[in-house]
Amino acid sequence: MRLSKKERQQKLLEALEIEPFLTDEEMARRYHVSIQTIRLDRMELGIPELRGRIKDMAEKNFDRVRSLYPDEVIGEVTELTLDVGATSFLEICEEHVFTRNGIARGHHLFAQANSLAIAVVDAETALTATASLRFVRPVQLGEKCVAQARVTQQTGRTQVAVNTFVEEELVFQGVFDVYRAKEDE
Amino acid sequence: MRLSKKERQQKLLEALEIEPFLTDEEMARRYHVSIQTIRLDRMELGIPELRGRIKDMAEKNFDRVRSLYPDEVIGEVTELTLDVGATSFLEICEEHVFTRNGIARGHHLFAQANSLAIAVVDAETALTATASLRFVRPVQLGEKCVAQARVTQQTGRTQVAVNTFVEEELVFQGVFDVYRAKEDE
DNA sequence: CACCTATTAATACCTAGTACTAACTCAGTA
DNA sequence: TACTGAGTTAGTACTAGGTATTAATAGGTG
Repeated sequence: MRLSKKERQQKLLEALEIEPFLTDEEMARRYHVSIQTIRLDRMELGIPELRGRIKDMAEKNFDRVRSLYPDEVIGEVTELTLDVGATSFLEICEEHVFTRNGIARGHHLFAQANSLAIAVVDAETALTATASLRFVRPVQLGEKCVAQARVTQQTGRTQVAVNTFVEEELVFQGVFDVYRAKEDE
Repeated sequence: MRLSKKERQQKLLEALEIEPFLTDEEMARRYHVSIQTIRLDRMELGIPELRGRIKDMAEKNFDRVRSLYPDEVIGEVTELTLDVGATSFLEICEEHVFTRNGIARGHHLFAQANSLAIAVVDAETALTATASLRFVRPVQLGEKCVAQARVTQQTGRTQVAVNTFVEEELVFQGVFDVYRAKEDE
């Protein structure tokens, strides 16, 4: 049974959401219309051709992969004095929150703080041994987190205290015991 | 000045590493050879055509985006009894480690443990209040982490203890204080 | 009936290739 | 000197998955 134009275009949008790699030919087959009809639909809906869609995805995600796991610090470092202190900035985006309530997932705040604590330690390889965390209040989507790390102890293990603020308000506290690893192990 | 075949092919590989969206035409222009030469080079090196490369990237990253930030638990849940205990599994891949030494970054172990602790709590919205962590030994690329969470206290705040093992060997310990958030806040 | 919307058909053209055949260049060598 | 072979270039036919355009057709409505 054939669908109306509106229904078909709606289905088309939904289908491409899930399977962005459909050719016009395949879509025509699915909805029992000609390939030209599908093309008119794409025109009206402003959907680019298959190759354009593929390329957009590849580019978007190429950038994302580059920026997602920078080897250094999670967030953007704005200040750094080795063995003394450092500051970093992280804006809470879609990918950091529970979709259900828009609250940032704990491990992103932890990641910002922990990676900053490690960056501030002046060593080839620094690793976290222990950490004590306090999530003072939930952080919402869109909030801008400023993490401030201070080295509080240098004898034996290095201790770094990190406080994270959203506009002057403390939202997270962490104390990290960091050690300098030997190169051979 | 023209390069030798070997040099050209080497440069080609490097160029595509950085800019995967180069057409044969563009590459031919860059190295001052004909388009056919570039195609022979791609044959020898086993490099697929532009559209194939773009599609591969798009597909790989499409999957990655889907799996990277699942709204639920980081890692794969293998057991779960609400308010009692749970187990999850996470294999340490490239994206989890410092490229310099192949050691897993702390926040991934934390993410596995923390999200499991939250999942085991039977509530609409559970959030971490405080946590105490011990990174017992560095975890290497390729190691398979099994996190075991047990609810250890239910009066007032819920306490969840998580131990993470690599083949029977304890690598991470965490104690999480989790609270059940009200829906309105 | 004319008119309109939706659909289909047909054609020329495009990009970025594959697959194949043929020719040319040049350096080394018998 | 002529021959050989690797490397390169040229040309042709063909492909997928389209764009852009024009034209024809079907079905319903005032």
